Amino acid sequence: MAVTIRAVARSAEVSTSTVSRAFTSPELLSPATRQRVLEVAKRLGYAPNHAARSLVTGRTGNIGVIVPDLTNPFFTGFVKGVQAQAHKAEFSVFLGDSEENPRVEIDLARAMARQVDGVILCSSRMTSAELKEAVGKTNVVLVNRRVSGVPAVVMDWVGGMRQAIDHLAALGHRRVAYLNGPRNSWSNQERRRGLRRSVRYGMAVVEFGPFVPQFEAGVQAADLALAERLTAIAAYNDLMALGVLSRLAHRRVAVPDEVSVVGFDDIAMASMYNPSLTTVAVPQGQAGREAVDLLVNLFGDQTEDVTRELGTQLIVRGSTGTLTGQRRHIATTTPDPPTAGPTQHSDSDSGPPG
Amino acid sequence: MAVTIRAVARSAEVSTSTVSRAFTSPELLSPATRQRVLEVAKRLGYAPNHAARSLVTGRTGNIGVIVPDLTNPFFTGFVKGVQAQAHKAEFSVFLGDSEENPRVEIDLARAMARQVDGVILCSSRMTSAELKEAVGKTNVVLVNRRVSGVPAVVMDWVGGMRQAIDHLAALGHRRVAYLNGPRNSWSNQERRRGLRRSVRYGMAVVEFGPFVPQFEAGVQAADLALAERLTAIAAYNDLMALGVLSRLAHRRVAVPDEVSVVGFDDIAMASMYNPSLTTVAVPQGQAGREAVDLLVNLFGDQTEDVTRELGTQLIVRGSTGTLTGQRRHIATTTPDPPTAGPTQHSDSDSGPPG
DNA sequence: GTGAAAGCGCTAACAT
DNA sequence: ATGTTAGCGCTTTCAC
Repeated sequence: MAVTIRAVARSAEVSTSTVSRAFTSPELLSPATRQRVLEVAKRLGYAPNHAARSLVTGRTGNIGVIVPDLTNPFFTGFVKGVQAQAHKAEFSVFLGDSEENPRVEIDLARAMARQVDGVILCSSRMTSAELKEAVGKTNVVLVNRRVSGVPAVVMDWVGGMRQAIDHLAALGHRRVAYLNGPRNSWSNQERRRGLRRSVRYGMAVVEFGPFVPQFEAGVQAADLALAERLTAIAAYNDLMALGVLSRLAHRRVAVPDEVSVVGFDDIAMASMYNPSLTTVAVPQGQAGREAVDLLVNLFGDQTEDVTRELGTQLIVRGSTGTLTGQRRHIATTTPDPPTAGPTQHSDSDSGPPG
Repeated sequence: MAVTIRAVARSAEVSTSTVSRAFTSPELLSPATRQRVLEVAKRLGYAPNHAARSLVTGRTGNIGVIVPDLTNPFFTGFVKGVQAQAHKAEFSVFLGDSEENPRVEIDLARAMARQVDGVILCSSRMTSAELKEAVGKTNVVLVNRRVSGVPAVVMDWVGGMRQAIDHLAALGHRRVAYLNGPRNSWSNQERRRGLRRSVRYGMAVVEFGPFVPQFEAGVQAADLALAERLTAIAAYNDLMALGVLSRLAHRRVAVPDEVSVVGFDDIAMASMYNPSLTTVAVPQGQAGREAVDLLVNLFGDQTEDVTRELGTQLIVRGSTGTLTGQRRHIATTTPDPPTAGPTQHSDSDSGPPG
């Protein structure tokens, strides 16, 4: 056994309560005793036992964070933000990686629920019902997901998508592919919503997927998009976009002269890795920190301001190669005829031309 | 308060011990009662209180993992492996990101030590003394670091470096840069060791750094290496290598025709991101899983097999551009004269030519 | 300002 | 096969 509070008490010739107070409410002690107790504690190498403490206080000093795939740089940055802010607030953090699997996610949430003061669920793939059931009475903050009554941090994907589409339109693209992300992804729905809102007269969008949002899916999807003779590809995230670029390079398709590619999430690194990638950047780290703040506020029963929206920003770097700016002529006349292939929607659902 | 064991006991008309046994040692109960208890527990939504349990058992069911920078894909993959294996073994995992800062690392280790059954320290930047002090009596597994008597998972960086140098030599390079990683990094020392052992007659190596092992450092270092007229650059890790490549592209230096770049660690993704990158790959995920296994064995007091070495593998993809294979003539004659610049060592410390 | 005592929810002997 | 009992290490009334 480690050094207990009793040992310190005995050695300092005080009661255990006094030792306890020296740590939890020093102001109740005379400076002299406090000093003495603290010294003895240090000499003995005493540190309070968390389990025992939380047994009586009901608080653990821990929070949990669950993400679908830590390997995805978006979540990595997010978790890093969570951990940093939690550390600042003196919380320890449990990490869970659900592997994009709702079953695993539920498992993890359950396991955590019992030993944390709150949980942050990032891009949860659970249904609302599962979600409520799994966390029980535990405090929750949702990220990239909205469920009524649950505090959340969300990104402005709709606005991000508008920036992306405007950009592609400005480059003259009229035939755009959208590569869908995971089936149960809220943020994918948001991106699609933004897409439908932003499509303009004379522009056609063909959707592919859903895909597992990884590099390989992008490789695969690039061929599909090319087969449909699309000149712009918006991918659910940067990983897929990178896959697309890789495949395009392999097939000797010039970017962005022949095809433009836009990704989401921003790795913060992705566009460095490959400057041909235009991306809708989002402050994952900040999202993580804000999520922690929200959670900590919850402990204090502050119920106001339960959802925060973070802005997104299109980042265009331009390739290292031949990028020379606008190459194409913006089509403002008639929409294209329907194309064989996956789901397609043109400007028909976005009203008449402005 | 949540549902307690007493409530279940009362409702099922048994003693609390019986309820406890239903969960921890079902074989001691008659099938009938066990069944009944479990049902009642489920109906009431009972789940055991971890804190209370570990207070009496002394075991927590948690492990901790600390890395210098979660954003570094090497550590991301590692942590993912840890989490997956831990989940399989029914452990929850605490995550700590030390931000390459020994102070923070110590803080995190201390905070965890009290509420885990063991800690995995990956690429620890602590000194051996700090390390021992911080973890106290807690079980530890080291990764990418050797301290006598402490179980560890290590990578064969020496072998990896040999592969890298052999490769560069085969491509005809005679003037090689090595970009050092963090100052207190054990694995950087290992890489240097491998470097010294592998340098051959007629080859000169110039070292730069230490650097913070990130993309930006690579950008910066590329210029330094170019100024020294070096034709091959081996970077401490892939992130830096990517930075180098980015800078080379910016300066219109052809890779690998003019300069070859080798990175370490492998992101598993890095060479996808940029096929010009040749990398020494390492199974991070496996390392994570093995570390967990080692730790779990420790709980069972199995002291054999305390250190495992994982192999590394050079991966050459070839650029998407003009790579055509060996371009240069291997120099086997005289070493170059010393060059102005940072630390330099030629074949002089590797014995006579074979 | 400090001590005594009563648990927090659970498990593990020790009975029976 | 089940119940009784005694804590695990700590915090927190309640006295003094």
